[in-house]
Amino acid sequence: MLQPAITRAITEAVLDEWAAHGYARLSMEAVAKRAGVGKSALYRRWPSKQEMAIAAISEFSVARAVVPDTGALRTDLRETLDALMEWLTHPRFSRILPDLVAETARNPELAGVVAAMIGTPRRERATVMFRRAIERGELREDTDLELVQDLLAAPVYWRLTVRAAEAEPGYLDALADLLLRAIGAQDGEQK
Amino acid sequence: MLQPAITRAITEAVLDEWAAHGYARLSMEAVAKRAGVGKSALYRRWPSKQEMAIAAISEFSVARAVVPDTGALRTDLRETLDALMEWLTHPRFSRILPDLVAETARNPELAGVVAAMIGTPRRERATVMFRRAIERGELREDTDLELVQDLLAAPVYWRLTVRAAEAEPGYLDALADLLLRAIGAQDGEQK
DNA sequence: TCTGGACGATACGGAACCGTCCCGACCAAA
DNA sequence: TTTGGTCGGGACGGTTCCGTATCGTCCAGA
Repeated sequence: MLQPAITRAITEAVLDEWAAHGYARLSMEAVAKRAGVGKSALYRRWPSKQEMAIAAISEFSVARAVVPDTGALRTDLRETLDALMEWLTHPRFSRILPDLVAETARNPELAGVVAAMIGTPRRERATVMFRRAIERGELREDTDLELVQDLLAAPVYWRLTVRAAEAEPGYLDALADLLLRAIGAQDGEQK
Repeated sequence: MLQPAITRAITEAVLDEWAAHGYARLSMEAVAKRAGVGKSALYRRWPSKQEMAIAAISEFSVARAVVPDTGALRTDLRETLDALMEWLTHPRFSRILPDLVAETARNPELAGVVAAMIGTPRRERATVMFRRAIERGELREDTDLELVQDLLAAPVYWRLTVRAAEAEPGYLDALADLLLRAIGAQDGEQK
Protein backbone atom coordinates (compact mmCIF):
# COMPACT_ATOMS: atom_id res chain seq x y z
CA MET A 1 0.00 0.00 0.00
CA LEU A 2 3.05 2.19 0.51
CA GLN A 3 3.95 3.89 -2.72
CA PRO A 4 7.07 2.35 -4.22
CA ALA A 5 8.05 5.58 -5.94
CA ILE A 6 8.27 7.29 -2.60
CA THR A 7 10.23 4.47 -1.02
CA ARG A 8 12.66 4.81 -3.89
CA ALA A 9 12.92 8.56 -3.49
CA ILE A 10 13.64 8.16 0.20
CA THR A 11 16.32 5.54 -0.40
CA GLU A 12 18.02 7.82 -2.88
CA ALA A 13 17.88 10.66 -0.42
CA VAL A 14 19.40 8.50 2.31
CA LEU A 15 22.33 7.57 0.09
CA ASP A 16 22.85 11.17 -0.99
CA GLU A 17 22.78 12.47 2.55
CA TRP A 18 25.03 9.65 3.66
CA ALA A 19 27.56 10.45 0.98
CA ALA A 20 27.44 14.13 1.85
CA HIS A 21 27.58 14.04 5.64
CA GLY A 22 28.34 10.51 6.80
CA TYR A 23 26.32 8.03 8.78
CA ALA A 24 26.73 9.74 12.14
CA ARG A 25 25.31 12.99 10.82
CA LEU A 26 22.54 11.39 8.83
CA SER A 27 19.36 13.16 9.91
CA MET A 28 15.80 12.06 9.36
CA GLU A 29 14.72 15.65 8.82
CA ALA A 30 17.34 16.17 6.10
CA VAL A 31 16.42 12.91 4.39
CA ALA A 32 12.74 13.79 4.37
CA LYS A 33 13.44 17.24 3.06
CA ARG A 34 15.75 16.02 0.30
CA ALA A 35 13.22 13.40 -0.76
CA GLY A 36 10.45 16.00 -0.77
CA VAL A 37 8.53 13.93 1.72
CA GLY A 38 7.10 14.19 5.22
CA LYS A 39 8.89 12.58 8.12
CA SER A 40 5.82 10.39 8.56
CA ALA A 41 6.63 8.65 5.30
CA LEU A 42 9.97 7.57 6.76
CA TYR A 43 8.58 6.22 10.03
CA ARG A 44 5.78 4.49 8.17
CA ARG A 45 8.46 2.35 6.50
CA TRP A 46 11.16 1.85 9.10
CA PRO A 47 11.03 1.96 12.88
CA SER A 48 14.25 3.90 13.29
CA LYS A 49 17.13 5.63 11.61
CA GLN A 50 19.40 2.59 11.77
CA GLU A 51 16.81 0.34 10.13
CA MET A 52 16.34 2.85 7.37
CA ALA A 53 20.06 3.17 6.83
CA ILE A 54 20.53 -0.58 6.69
CA ALA A 55 17.73 -0.92 4.18
CA ALA A 56 19.36 1.72 2.00
CA ILE A 57 22.73 -0.03 2.14
CA SER A 58 21.20 -3.37 1.26
CA GLU A 59 19.59 -1.73 -1.72
CA PHE A 60 22.65 -0.05 -3.10
CA SER A 61 24.97 -3.02 -2.84
CA VAL A 62 22.68 -5.35 -4.70
CA ALA A 63 23.39 -6.89 -8.05
CA ARG A 64 26.67 -5.31 -8.99
CA ALA A 65 28.05 -8.74 -9.57
CA VAL A 66 29.19 -10.58 -12.71
CA VAL A 67 32.21 -12.85 -12.51
CA PRO A 68 34.55 -12.05 -15.39
CA ASP A 69 35.28 -15.13 -17.50
CA THR A 70 37.45 -14.21 -20.44
CA GLY A 71 39.41 -17.44 -20.52
CA ALA A 72 42.66 -16.00 -19.23
CA LEU A 73 43.67 -14.84 -15.78
CA ARG A 74 45.29 -11.63 -16.98
CA THR A 75 42.17 -10.34 -18.64
CA ASP A 76 39.90 -11.59 -15.86
CA LEU A 77 42.09 -9.68 -13.46
CA ARG A 78 41.91 -6.55 -15.52
CA GLU A 79 38.15 -6.70 -15.68
CA THR A 80 37.96 -7.12 -11.94
CA LEU A 81 40.25 -4.17 -11.43
CA ASP A 82 38.24 -2.10 -13.88
CA ALA A 83 35.02 -2.86 -12.06
CA LEU A 84 36.65 -2.07 -8.76
CA MET A 85 37.94 1.21 -10.06
CA GLU A 86 34.52 2.17 -11.33
CA TRP A 87 33.00 1.31 -7.96
CA LEU A 88 35.59 3.32 -6.09
CA THR A 89 35.23 6.31 -8.38
CA HIS A 90 31.48 6.45 -8.31
CA PRO A 91 30.62 9.79 -6.70
CA ARG A 92 28.22 8.28 -4.21
CA PHE A 93 29.68 4.88 -3.35
CA SER A 94 33.20 6.17 -3.06
CA ARG A 95 32.10 8.51 -0.29
CA ILE A 96 29.87 6.05 1.50
CA LEU A 97 32.35 3.20 1.54
CA PRO A 98 35.02 4.62 3.85
CA ASP A 99 32.30 5.87 6.14
CA LEU A 100 30.91 2.36 6.21
CA VAL A 101 34.30 0.91 7.08
CA ALA A 102 34.64 3.28 10.01
CA GLU A 103 31.11 2.67 11.21
CA THR A 104 31.19 -1.12 11.01
CA ALA A 105 33.99 -1.10 13.57
CA ARG A 106 31.51 0.30 16.07
CA ASN A 107 28.20 -1.08 14.90
CA PRO A 108 27.99 -4.89 14.78
CA GLU A 109 24.58 -4.97 13.16
CA LEU A 110 25.74 -2.73 10.35
CA ALA A 111 28.90 -4.81 10.09
CA GLY A 112 26.83 -7.93 9.52
CA VAL A 113 24.82 -6.36 6.74
CA VAL A 114 27.89 -4.98 5.03
CA ALA A 115 29.71 -8.30 5.20
CA ALA A 116 26.71 -10.16 3.83
CA MET A 117 25.90 -7.61 1.14
CA ILE A 118 29.32 -6.51 -0.04
CA GLY A 119 32.27 -8.36 1.45
CA THR A 120 31.19 -11.96 1.09
CA PRO A 121 29.74 -11.84 -2.44
CA ARG A 122 32.76 -9.95 -3.69
CA ARG A 123 35.13 -12.53 -2.28
CA GLU A 124 33.10 -15.42 -3.57
CA ARG A 125 33.19 -14.09 -7.09
CA ALA A 126 36.93 -13.53 -6.92
CA THR A 127 37.40 -17.08 -5.65
CA VAL A 128 35.53 -18.47 -8.64
CA MET A 129 37.81 -16.48 -10.91
CA PHE A 130 40.97 -17.80 -9.30
CA ARG A 131 39.73 -21.37 -9.25
CA ARG A 132 39.20 -21.22 -12.98
CA ALA A 133 42.77 -20.01 -13.37
CA ILE A 134 43.97 -22.97 -11.33
CA GLU A 135 42.00 -25.35 -13.52
CA ARG A 136 43.57 -23.82 -16.58
CA GLY A 137 46.99 -24.34 -15.07
CA GLU A 138 47.69 -20.63 -14.80
CA LEU A 139 48.02 -20.80 -11.05
CA ARG A 140 49.56 -23.37 -8.78
CA GLU A 141 47.06 -25.49 -6.92
CA ASP A 142 48.48 -24.55 -3.56
CA THR A 143 48.21 -20.82 -4.17
CA ASP A 144 47.13 -19.00 -1.02
CA LEU A 145 43.92 -17.48 -2.32
CA GLU A 146 43.28 -15.71 0.94
CA LEU A 147 46.52 -13.81 0.53
CA VAL A 148 46.08 -13.16 -3.16
CA GLN A 149 42.65 -11.69 -2.58
CA ASP A 150 44.19 -9.10 -0.31
CA LEU A 151 46.52 -8.05 -3.07
CA LEU A 152 43.73 -7.67 -5.56
CA ALA A 153 41.40 -5.11 -4.05
CA ALA A 154 43.68 -3.56 -1.46
CA PRO A 155 45.99 -1.45 -3.65
CA VAL A 156 43.13 0.15 -5.53
CA TYR A 157 41.19 0.92 -2.40
CA TRP A 158 44.32 2.21 -0.77
CA ARG A 159 45.22 4.55 -3.59
CA LEU A 160 41.80 5.87 -4.49
CA THR A 161 40.11 5.97 -1.13
CA VAL A 162 42.64 6.07 1.66
CA ARG A 163 45.24 8.19 -0.07
CA ALA A 164 42.71 9.98 -2.25
CA ALA A 165 45.22 9.99 -5.08
CA GLU A 166 44.18 9.60 -8.66
CA ALA A 167 45.11 6.64 -10.81
CA GLU A 168 46.63 7.51 -14.15
CA PRO A 169 45.50 5.53 -17.20
CA GLY A 170 48.22 2.88 -17.16
CA TYR A 171 47.91 2.24 -13.46
CA LEU A 172 45.67 -0.78 -13.58
CA ASP A 173 47.82 -2.38 -16.27
CA ALA A 174 50.95 -1.93 -14.22
CA LEU A 175 49.18 -3.24 -11.17
CA ALA A 176 47.91 -6.29 -13.01
CA ASP A 177 51.46 -7.02 -14.18
CA LEU A 178 52.79 -6.81 -10.69
CA LEU A 179 50.06 -9.04 -9.34
CA LEU A 180 50.61 -11.70 -11.96
CA ARG A 181 54.28 -11.73 -11.15
CA ALA A 182 53.59 -11.84 -7.42
CA ILE A 183 51.35 -14.87 -7.59
CA GLY A 184 53.69 -16.64 -9.97
CA ALA A 185 51.15 -17.04 -12.72
CA GLN A 186 52.07 -19.34 -15.59
CA ASP A 187 51.02 -18.65 -19.11
CA GLY A 188 48.34 -21.18 -19.98
CA GLU A 189 50.46 -22.58 -22.84
CA GLN A 190 53.60 -23.17 -20.82
CA LYS A 191 54.09 -26.00 -18.39
CA MET B 1 50.76 29.17 32.35
CA LEU B 2 48.36 26.41 31.31
CA GLN B 3 49.24 23.23 33.12
CA PRO B 4 50.89 20.74 30.78
CA ALA B 5 49.64 17.75 32.76
CA ILE B 6 46.07 18.85 32.12
CA THR B 7 46.68 19.48 28.46
CA ARG B 8 48.02 15.96 28.25
CA ALA B 9 45.06 14.48 30.09
CA ILE B 10 42.68 16.24 27.73
CA THR B 11 44.53 15.03 24.64
CA GLU B 12 44.37 11.48 25.94
CA ALA B 13 40.67 11.85 26.58
CA VAL B 14 40.09 13.18 23.08
CA LEU B 15 41.82 10.19 21.55
CA ASP B 16 39.92 7.76 23.76
CA GLU B 17 36.58 9.33 22.98
CA TRP B 18 37.47 9.48 19.32
CA ALA B 19 38.35 5.80 19.28
CA ALA B 20 35.16 4.92 21.08
CA HIS B 21 32.60 7.01 19.23
CA GLY B 22 34.18 8.54 16.15
CA TYR B 23 34.90 12.10 15.20
CA ALA B 24 31.34 13.05 14.40
CA ARG B 25 30.13 12.02 17.84
CA LEU B 26 33.07 13.51 19.69
CA SER B 27 31.57 15.71 22.40
CA MET B 28 33.29 18.37 24.44
CA GLU B 29 31.29 17.42 27.49
CA ALA B 30 32.36 13.79 27.25
CA VAL B 31 36.00 14.74 26.74
CA ALA B 32 35.98 17.02 29.77
CA LYS B 33 34.31 14.39 31.89
CA ARG B 34 36.71 11.65 30.83
CA ALA B 35 39.69 13.91 31.49
CA GLY B 36 38.28 14.84 34.89
CA VAL B 37 38.34 18.48 33.89
CA GLY B 38 35.98 21.40 33.46
CA LYS B 39 34.85 22.43 30.01
CA SER B 40 36.57 25.75 30.61
CA ALA B 41 39.94 23.99 30.50
CA LEU B 42 39.16 22.87 26.96
CA TYR B 43 38.09 26.26 25.67
CA ARG B 44 41.01 27.90 27.40
CA ARG B 45 43.26 25.89 25.09
CA TRP B 46 41.42 25.65 21.79
CA PRO B 47 38.75 27.87 20.28
CA SER B 48 36.59 25.02 19.01
CA LYS B 49 36.07 21.30 18.82
CA GLN B 50 37.75 20.99 15.43
CA GLU B 51 40.89 22.80 16.60
CA MET B 52 41.08 20.56 19.61
CA ALA B 53 40.64 17.44 17.51
CA ILE B 54 43.32 18.54 15.07
CA ALA B 55 45.72 19.23 17.90
CA ALA B 56 45.09 15.76 19.30
CA ILE B 57 45.74 14.13 15.95
CA SER B 58 48.94 16.05 15.43
CA GLU B 59 50.08 14.84 18.81
CA PHE B 60 49.34 11.20 18.32
CA SER B 61 50.93 10.86 14.93
CA VAL B 62 54.23 12.32 16.01
CA ALA B 63 57.48 10.47 16.23
CA ARG B 64 56.49 6.96 15.34
CA ALA B 65 59.11 6.99 12.67
CA VAL B 66 62.39 5.14 12.25
CA VAL B 67 63.46 4.01 8.81
CA PRO B 68 64.51 0.39 8.98
CA ASP B 69 68.04 -0.11 7.65
CA THR B 70 69.06 -3.71 8.06
CA GLY B 71 71.13 -3.88 4.92
CA ALA B 72 68.75 -6.05 2.94
CA LEU B 73 65.42 -5.27 1.34
CA ARG B 74 63.71 -8.38 2.59
CA THR B 75 64.39 -7.63 6.24
CA ASP B 76 63.71 -3.91 5.81
CA LEU B 77 60.40 -4.88 4.31
CA ARG B 78 59.59 -7.18 7.17
CA GLU B 79 60.36 -4.52 9.73
CA THR B 80 58.13 -2.07 7.91
CA LEU B 81 55.33 -4.59 7.82
CA ASP B 82 55.82 -5.37 11.48
CA ALA B 83 55.61 -1.73 12.42
CA LEU B 84 52.54 -1.31 10.26
CA MET B 85 50.87 -4.31 11.85
CA GLU B 86 51.57 -2.95 15.30
CA TRP B 87 50.13 0.39 14.32
CA LEU B 88 47.01 -1.18 12.87
CA THR B 89 46.50 -3.44 15.86
CA HIS B 90 46.90 -0.75 18.47
CA PRO B 91 43.55 -0.52 20.23
CA ARG B 92 43.33 3.23 19.87
CA PHE B 93 44.95 4.01 16.53
CA SER B 94 43.28 1.15 14.76
CA ARG B 95 39.89 2.61 15.62
CA ILE B 96 40.76 6.21 14.90
CA LEU B 97 42.38 5.58 11.56
CA PRO B 98 39.37 4.44 9.51
CA ASP B 99 37.33 7.20 11.04
CA LEU B 100 40.01 9.62 9.96
CA VAL B 101 39.95 8.27 6.42
CA ALA B 102 36.21 8.76 6.22
CA GLU B 103 36.34 12.22 7.72
CA THR B 104 39.17 13.55 5.57
CA ALA B 105 36.99 12.98 2.51
CA ARG B 106 34.65 15.65 3.89
CA ASN B 107 36.93 17.91 5.87
CA PRO B 108 39.75 19.52 3.87
CA GLU B 109 41.42 21.07 6.90
CA LEU B 110 41.58 17.74 8.65
CA ALA B 111 42.77 16.15 5.43
CA GLY B 112 45.68 18.56 5.30
CA VAL B 113 46.77 17.78 8.82
CA VAL B 114 46.50 14.05 8.31
CA ALA B 115 48.47 14.17 5.08
CA ALA B 116 51.19 16.28 6.66
CA MET B 117 51.33 14.31 9.88
CA ILE B 118 50.83 10.74 8.74
CA GLY B 119 50.71 10.20 4.99
CA THR B 120 53.69 12.21 3.83
CA PRO B 121 56.23 11.18 6.49
CA ARG B 122 55.29 7.53 6.09
CA ARG B 123 55.82 7.67 2.36
CA GLU B 124 59.06 9.53 2.67
CA ARG B 125 60.49 6.92 4.97
CA ALA B 126 59.44 4.13 2.67
CA THR B 127 61.03 5.93 -0.26
CA VAL B 128 64.35 6.11 1.57
CA MET B 129 64.15 2.40 2.18
CA PHE B 130 63.51 1.57 -1.47
CA ARG B 131 66.22 3.91 -2.70
CA ARG B 132 68.72 2.09 -0.55
CA ALA B 133 67.60 -1.17 -2.10
CA ILE B 134 68.14 0.31 -5.55
CA GLU B 135 71.63 1.43 -4.59
CA ARG B 136 72.39 -2.07 -3.37
CA GLY B 137 71.21 -3.44 -6.69
CA GLU B 138 68.30 -5.27 -5.16
CA LEU B 139 65.79 -3.29 -7.17
CA ARG B 140 65.86 -2.09 -10.75
CA GLU B 141 66.47 1.62 -11.10
CA ASP B 142 63.31 2.17 -13.05
CA THR B 143 61.10 0.53 -10.45
CA ASP B 144 57.80 2.38 -10.10
CA LEU B 145 58.09 3.33 -6.45
CA GLU B 146 54.68 4.95 -6.49
CA LEU B 147 53.13 1.64 -7.40
CA VAL B 148 55.26 -0.42 -5.05
CA GLN B 149 54.31 1.79 -2.13
CA ASP B 150 50.68 0.95 -2.74
CA LEU B 151 51.48 -2.72 -2.48
CA LEU B 152 53.31 -2.31 0.77
CA ALA B 153 50.78 -0.79 3.15
CA ALA B 154 47.59 -1.56 1.30
CA PRO B 155 47.22 -5.30 1.92
CA VAL B 156 47.79 -4.98 5.65
CA TYR B 157 45.39 -2.09 5.98
CA TRP B 158 42.88 -3.93 3.86
CA ARG B 159 43.00 -7.11 5.86
CA LEU B 160 43.17 -5.70 9.36
CA THR B 161 41.07 -2.60 9.04
CA VAL B 162 38.72 -2.84 6.11
CA ARG B 163 37.98 -6.55 6.33
CA ALA B 164 38.56 -6.71 10.07
CA ALA B 165 40.10 -10.13 9.64
CA GLU B 166 42.99 -11.30 11.74
CA ALA B 167 46.42 -12.03 10.38
CA GLU B 168 47.86 -15.37 11.37
CA PRO B 169 51.52 -15.50 12.38
CA GLY B 170 53.00 -16.38 9.00
CA TYR B 171 50.97 -13.77 7.17
CA LEU B 172 53.56 -11.03 7.02
CA ASP B 173 56.22 -13.49 5.87
CA ALA B 174 54.04 -14.74 3.07
CA LEU B 175 53.16 -11.17 2.14
CA ALA B 176 56.81 -10.13 2.08
CA ASP B 177 57.61 -13.05 -0.22
CA LEU B 178 54.86 -12.05 -2.58
CA LEU B 179 55.95 -8.44 -2.59
CA LEU B 180 59.56 -9.28 -3.30
CA ARG B 181 58.50 -11.44 -6.20
CA ALA B 182 56.13 -8.77 -7.47
CA ILE B 183 58.74 -6.05 -7.62
CA GLY B 184 61.28 -8.36 -9.15
CA ALA B 185 63.82 -7.97 -6.39
CA GLN B 186 67.29 -9.33 -7.05
CA ASP B 187 69.41 -10.86 -4.39
CA GLY B 188 72.21 -8.40 -3.71
CA GLU B 189 74.86 -10.98 -4.71
CA GLN B 190 73.38 -11.89 -8.05
CA LYS B 191 73.60 -9.73 -11.11
C1' DT C 1 50.65 38.87 52.45
C1' DC C 2 48.57 40.09 48.26
C1' DT C 3 47.12 39.06 43.58
C1' DG C 4 46.34 37.24 39.00
C1' DG C 5 45.48 33.34 36.49
C1' DA C 6 44.16 28.62 35.90
C1' DC C 7 41.22 25.29 37.95
C1' DG C 8 36.43 22.30 38.46
C1' DA C 9 31.71 22.88 38.34
C1' DT C 10 27.62 24.34 36.57
C1' DA C 11 23.98 27.24 34.52
C1' DC C 12 22.57 29.24 30.27
C1' DG C 13 20.72 30.41 25.43
C1' DG C 14 20.38 28.51 21.22
C1' DA C 15 20.45 24.99 17.87
C1' DA C 16 19.78 20.37 16.04
C1' DC C 17 17.52 16.27 16.04
C1' DC C 18 14.70 11.98 17.44
C1' DG C 19 10.39 9.81 17.49
C1' DT C 20 5.37 10.75 18.22
C1' DC C 21 1.23 12.85 17.11
C1' DC C 22 -2.20 15.31 14.60
C1' DC C 23 -3.91 17.73 10.62
C1' DG C 24 -6.42 18.31 6.14
C1' DA C 25 -5.77 16.70 1.27
C1' DC C 26 -5.92 13.08 -1.81
C1' DC C 27 -7.06 8.69 -3.91
C1' DA C 28 -8.51 3.99 -4.79
C1' DA C 29 -11.50 0.40 -3.71
C1' DA C 30 -15.95 -1.00 -2.06
C1' DT D 1 -20.46 8.09 -2.15
C1' DT D 2 -18.24 6.41 1.63
C1' DT D 3 -14.08 4.82 3.81
C1' DG D 4 -9.45 3.53 4.95
C1' DG D 5 -4.85 4.33 4.23
C1' DT D 6 -1.02 7.17 2.47
C1' DC D 7 0.53 11.73 1.56
C1' DG D 8 3.16 16.43 2.98
C1' DG D 9 3.53 19.47 6.67
C1' DG D 10 4.56 20.70 11.01
C1' DA D 11 3.96 21.08 16.24
C1' DC D 12 5.60 18.87 20.28
C1' DG D 13 8.40 17.09 24.40
C1' DG D 14 12.71 15.41 25.36
C1' DT D 15 17.51 15.01 24.71
C1' DT D 16 22.10 16.28 23.43
C1' DC D 17 25.45 19.37 22.45
C1' DC D 18 28.11 23.89 21.46
C1' DG D 19 30.23 27.83 23.10
C1' DT D 20 29.83 31.48 26.76
C1' DA D 21 29.57 33.08 31.27
C1' DT D 22 29.97 33.03 36.19
C1' DC D 23 30.92 30.97 40.41
C1' DG D 24 34.39 30.06 44.52
C1' DT D 25 38.94 27.54 45.10
C1' DC D 26 43.70 27.05 44.81
C1' DC D 27 48.43 28.27 44.13
C1' DA D 28 52.74 30.47 42.58
C1' DG D 29 55.14 34.57 42.29
C1' DA D 30 55.74 39.40 43.63
